[in-house]
Amino acid sequence: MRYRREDVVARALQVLDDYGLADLTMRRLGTELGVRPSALYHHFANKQSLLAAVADEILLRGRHEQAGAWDVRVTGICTDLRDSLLAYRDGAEVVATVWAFGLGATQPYDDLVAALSDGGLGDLAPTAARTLLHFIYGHAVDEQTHLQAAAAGAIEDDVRDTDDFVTGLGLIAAGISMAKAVREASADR
Amino acid sequence: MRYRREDVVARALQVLDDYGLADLTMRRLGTELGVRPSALYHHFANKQSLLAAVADEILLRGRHEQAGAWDVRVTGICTDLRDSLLAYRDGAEVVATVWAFGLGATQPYDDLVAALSDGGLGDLAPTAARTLLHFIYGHAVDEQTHLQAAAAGAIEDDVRDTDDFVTGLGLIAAGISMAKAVREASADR
DNA sequence: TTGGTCAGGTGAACGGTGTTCAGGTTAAGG
DNA sequence: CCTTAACCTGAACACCGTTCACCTGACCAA
Repeated sequence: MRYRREDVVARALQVLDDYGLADLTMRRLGTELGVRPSALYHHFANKQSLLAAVADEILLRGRHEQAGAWDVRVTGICTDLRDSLLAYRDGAEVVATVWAFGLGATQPYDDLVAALSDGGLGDLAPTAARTLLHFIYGHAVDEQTHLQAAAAGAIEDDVRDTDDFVTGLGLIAAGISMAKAVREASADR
Repeated sequence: MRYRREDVVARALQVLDDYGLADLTMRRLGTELGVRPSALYHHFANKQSLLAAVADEILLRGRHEQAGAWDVRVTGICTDLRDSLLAYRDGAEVVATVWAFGLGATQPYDDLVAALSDGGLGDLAPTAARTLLHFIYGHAVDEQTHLQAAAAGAIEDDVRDTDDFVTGLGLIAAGISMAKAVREASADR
């Protein structure tokens, strides 16, 4: 049984979802595939590259095409991204880390910048996009962390988290709308 | 030479600043103190507890009392926090991790909730506080990561980062002000 | 002065990690 | 059929956090 790159990624994603990021080790993944750990280094230069591929796969699987007005598209991208992160165990931490290290997971950023630029945000678009991403990643990591802690015997407070996300996202969206208004007012001068 | 808990924390903070989080290992810290690694477990139950103490120390050293109107105080707490995180190498990642795992670093959150509550945000205060924290931590981690990558031969783009932070913070602050206005308008009904 | 207490430290080990590398094996194409 | 290249093995390297039985030296009460 010989594997290709994509087979390894798929299996890694399964191990991640079943056992969590801490247990997604090269040895464990190797065992799962019936292969020595060193074999994995024929497909990936190192573990970080593997994780980058896993992150991209997570984003690819949960991606929907967005249409409509720019602000609707922005909201759609954000909630879509959140759903993708929460679809797999520790998905948020994997994607956030890969994005922070600049090894991949650039799709959400590119999509957001495009939508915001269409909305007339101009050179404010990149900053607004990063602000949204920081919130989404931080919130999702928080939620998954506490969800995992709750699985170890603590109290569950899962229901209000999705409201909390919508509220926080609305806060930033309002700020973006206001910045856009200010921008256009000063352009009319 | 026998050490107390605070001595170990101070030395750990120095090792962190000099060599980075990846090199802040129990063995390294022990060597730095002229002590076997196992001795550290007389002061801390595990490494996470050590890091929690380090995070709290980082926040304590950079903390200023805030006064004035609620929105000025909120901005002050945020920029203060950012400065604290950037004052030590990998400081942002340490504090963000400790906070995410619920092991400490609660001071900024408590301060923000207090200021926002004084501002009349009501039950929106906790959500607003977390939204601000997600942005600040994410932005600071990003900045420190790229700063460390730049130290390894890449391009420097340091100057615009502080403007980027102020702009992003302004975005969220505007959203909070708008939410407050909406809240008060619906209360006048 | 003596004797006991105990915080702090030692030394060695355990089971785990990512990674490297020289060499073996197997599937596919001319 | 035979070559080539992709895939994999086996063993090792240098680390990591953590545990545990035991030792040591400063302090304080008797």
